[in-house]
Amino acid sequence: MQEALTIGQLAARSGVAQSALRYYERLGLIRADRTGGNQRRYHRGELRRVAFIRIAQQVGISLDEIRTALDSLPASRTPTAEDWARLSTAWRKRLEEKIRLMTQLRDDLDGCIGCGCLSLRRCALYNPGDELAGEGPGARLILPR
Amino acid sequence: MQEALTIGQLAARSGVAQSALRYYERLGLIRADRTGGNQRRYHRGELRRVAFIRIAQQVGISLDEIRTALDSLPASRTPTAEDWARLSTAWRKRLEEKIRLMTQLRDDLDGCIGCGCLSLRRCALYNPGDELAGEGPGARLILPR
DNA sequence: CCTTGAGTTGAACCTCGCTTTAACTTGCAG
DNA sequence: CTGCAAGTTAAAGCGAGGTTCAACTCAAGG
Repeated sequence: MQEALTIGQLAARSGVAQSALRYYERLGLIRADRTGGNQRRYHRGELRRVAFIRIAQQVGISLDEIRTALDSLPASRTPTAEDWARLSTAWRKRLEEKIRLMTQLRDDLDGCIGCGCLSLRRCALYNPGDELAGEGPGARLILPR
Repeated sequence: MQEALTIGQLAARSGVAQSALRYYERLGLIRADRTGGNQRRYHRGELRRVAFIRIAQQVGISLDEIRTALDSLPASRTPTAEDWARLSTAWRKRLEEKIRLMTQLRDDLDGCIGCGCLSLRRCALYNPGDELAGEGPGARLILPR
């Protein structure tokens, strides 16, 4: 079992395009050694980083935030299972929150499908928890901008 | 109660920036009448359209798809509650599917947090359902590109 | 009338997450 | 040594979803 992977190999094994891997490197998400002829050679551990990146993206985390998270890994030693678990646990919370919001949207939607309102001021999608009751007539969307 | 809304009023009531409302109009998502002086005047019904757009965006639907959906509303009459309910029901399914995928990701993640693997070939996140068993050594990510 | 805030336009610009292109260079098998 | 796949770079391009800007015009109150 060879130690270093070429970019083609890493791309094949991670399922991420070579161009994307180079892009990740520019952003400081992954790193590579260079051969005498300036070609990239990846440590097998980079495979794990790439995995982390793709899963985090699915959770809806930006590459910039992912970089910050990866930067918090110890630079001096190979990250342990605990190191990875710490990060994973952090975005598990994000995922849970996203699921909660989507579920709530679905439930509110159910209420609205019945009445077809979508703009009536009593609608949950418009006025969750009647938070705007004191803010003048008419409701406002309380969705993220 | 006045009939027509200015762009400023629609922006305030919908929570959507004026620039975004003009953008939506360019894309054919909403429409406006014009005064003699060429200013936009919105029917109150547009408020409902804007609501639909923002909620659909939260469900992860592109503006282009939203336009197609809105185009399917009857042009000859004001859309009824049933018209809106028909559209809403369609993306409720999308929402459910998204929730299902996120939930599965979370569950797979739980399994992985325990082992910290993120790159071991038996990991569910890498090799769901062992689908790659016959495709040579090592696992590949089966995440959307 | 005059001022002022609100509205108008097209074009340019922005961020994100990449991909594509052009013009080379390396690595390696034969 | 040749030939060719695989690698290199910087820069440009893309698509989505807007925002910002300059240079006006409109509407309404005093």
